Amino acid sequence: MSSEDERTNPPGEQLALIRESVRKAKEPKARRGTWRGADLAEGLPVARVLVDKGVLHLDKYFDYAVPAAMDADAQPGVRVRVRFGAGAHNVVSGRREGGGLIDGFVVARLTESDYAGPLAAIAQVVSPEPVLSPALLRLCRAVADRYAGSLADVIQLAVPARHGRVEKKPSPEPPATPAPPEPGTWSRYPTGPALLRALGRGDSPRAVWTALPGPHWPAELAAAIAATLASGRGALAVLPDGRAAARVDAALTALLGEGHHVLLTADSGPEARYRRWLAVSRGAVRAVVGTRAAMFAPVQDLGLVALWDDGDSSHAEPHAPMPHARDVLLLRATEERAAFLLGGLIRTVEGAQLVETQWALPVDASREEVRAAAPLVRTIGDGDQARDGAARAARLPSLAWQVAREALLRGPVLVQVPRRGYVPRLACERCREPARCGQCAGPLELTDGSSAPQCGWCGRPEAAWHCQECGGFRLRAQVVGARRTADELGRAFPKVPVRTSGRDGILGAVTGTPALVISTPGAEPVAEGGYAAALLLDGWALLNRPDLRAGEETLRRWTGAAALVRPATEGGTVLVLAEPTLRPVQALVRWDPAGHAARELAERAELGFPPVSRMASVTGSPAAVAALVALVELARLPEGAAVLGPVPVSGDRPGGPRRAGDAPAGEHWERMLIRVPPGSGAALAAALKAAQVARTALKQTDQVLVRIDPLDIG
DNA sequence: AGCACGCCGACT
DNA sequence: GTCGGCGTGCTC
Repeated sequence: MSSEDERTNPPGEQLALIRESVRKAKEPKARRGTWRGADLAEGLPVARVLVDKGVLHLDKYFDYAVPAAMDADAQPGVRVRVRFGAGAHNVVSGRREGGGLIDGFVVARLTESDYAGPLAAIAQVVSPEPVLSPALLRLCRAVADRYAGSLADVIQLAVPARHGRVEKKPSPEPPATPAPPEPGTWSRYPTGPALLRALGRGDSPRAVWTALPGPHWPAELAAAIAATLASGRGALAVLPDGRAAARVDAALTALLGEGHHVLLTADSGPEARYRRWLAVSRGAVRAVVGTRAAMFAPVQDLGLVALWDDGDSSHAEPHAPMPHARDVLLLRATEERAAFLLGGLIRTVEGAQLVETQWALPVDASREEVRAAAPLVRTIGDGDQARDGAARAARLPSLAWQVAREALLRGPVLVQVPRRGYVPRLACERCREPARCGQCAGPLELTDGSSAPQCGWCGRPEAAWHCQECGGFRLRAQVVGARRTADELGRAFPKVPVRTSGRDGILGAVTGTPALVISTPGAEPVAEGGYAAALLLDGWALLNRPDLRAGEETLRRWTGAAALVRPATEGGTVLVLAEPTLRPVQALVRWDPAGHAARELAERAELGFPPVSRMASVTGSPAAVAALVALVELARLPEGAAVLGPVPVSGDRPGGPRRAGDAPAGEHWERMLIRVPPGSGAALAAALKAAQVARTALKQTDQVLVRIDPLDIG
């Protein structure tokens, strides 16, 4: 320390200067791991590193010195290991304690650091493969901001685990640019051929596409990808499951052969996945077809992002910060100036909103084409069923038997039954009014192992129920059990083979010969030549859910099954057990998913529901939720924000799987919702992130779950 | 999150 | 005068 300082400076500053001089005096020789400046990389001796720790207040970069030996390898995007921790500043002891080696990514190389202290050196370049490209980093940053999450969390989703062996092998040479594809069945849509031409000449159109029922959509998606490849750009298509991805993969292979694209799904092992991912990252392959995780695939010079069936819940990433594939691809389309194609048999409210705001153009078929492709849809409402004496006895309406019997002469018949785990809800046998709890008006359910029905909300058993509407006292299950229906149908048609497809055993396809195919929603096999008929028996299970999306989801699942049925012109018939006055039922009968979505969107706008307004949910212990929301309000919420709740969230869901946001067993959790007007989503996310940072700074460690645009708000 | 630093009371 | 409590703040 210097005696001069003591004389010329006031005491407070003095102390700081003393510390500073001690630091300067001791650092160069004492601190192991701190760079002494001898063999530093010339030119760009500093590496800015993203330290891979999912902690929010660490969501910033740290600068490290680059040893000369690592100069060539430590390029932006490579994985490194660095020392990180409080021990690094132990000046007095001169020893490095704690602060172990942790993983990170180099995000930039610089001539100097803006950090005043001494830089530690990069401990190790894990591999020279630049896996985190600038474009991928920008995307991850945008996703983290959008979801009030940390960059490190998003990067964990975007960059797969390393496989050293795979990295050592070179990827194949990229194939030559293919010729543009023929319009093919895209000609069935008035704007279809123009969309392909736009993609082929390098434009970036944005479209929300309502696909016609039938088997052509995988080839149409493949043609859009091929057209983009023909422009010399890359393309990415995300599908809800491996089965759908495999269909597009096959269609693309049929169109272009091997080598132009890879299939990125969870089905292939980690090594194969990393090999394919690297081929994409290196630019050896320009097109990707895959499931959710492929939304981050580092396709070079991206020309098109496509998403199929965005209403499928598997497009929502279950890991923090829970981004949705639709939003990630929207961000990519904007940031990478790529075309955007949102396709599906139905239209979600989000899709409708993209059309409504004129961000995207609708691609719809004419009514003539719809009529030519869609099956005949018939309904059986409650009134019909109540009048139908046979139905009450046999559990299935007689019209259903008729349709099945007739169709089985001509081909396979699909029977859509509720998924196991749906708790059957009860209704009055006489008037079909849903049976409600006398205490809290919750729905009555029959649970396994108990004879008396009990309330699905308060759990109270209802021993002596009677109907509030008609005074009836006999109950009837509104949902027909899958296993029993299959048994019954099988017995009724003993000469016809019965095949089942469900969660534990999904059939890919069946032949065109007569057969009964019993399937849960989403697991329907494709039938060669189409089904002769479909019976949709799960209307109540789907429509009765207390969910904002219940109508859309019901229509989506019905349409998914109905689209596998032959057109009405070839005798294809769909029978749906649901009240014909309900909006989704009407949309199915008229085959008008775009109209359904437009009406749902208008209703959401009127009620101030998402996606017209933006929402965030905060879930956790009452104290934690209250504290976080208070901090969000402190961080200043955007104009017009509304804080809703708190409401209790169910701890254990009997009959249902545990989901993110469920309280741990025995704990009482609450949820609050914060709603902001359109255009304030970014401000809301920023305020939430600031509040979370403040919360950790205040050492409030009990868990809270913050979700932007939660899917399941009642 | 760890972990060290530092500013308070109880002890030799 | 020294040891050690935990509250505060930093980690390149």
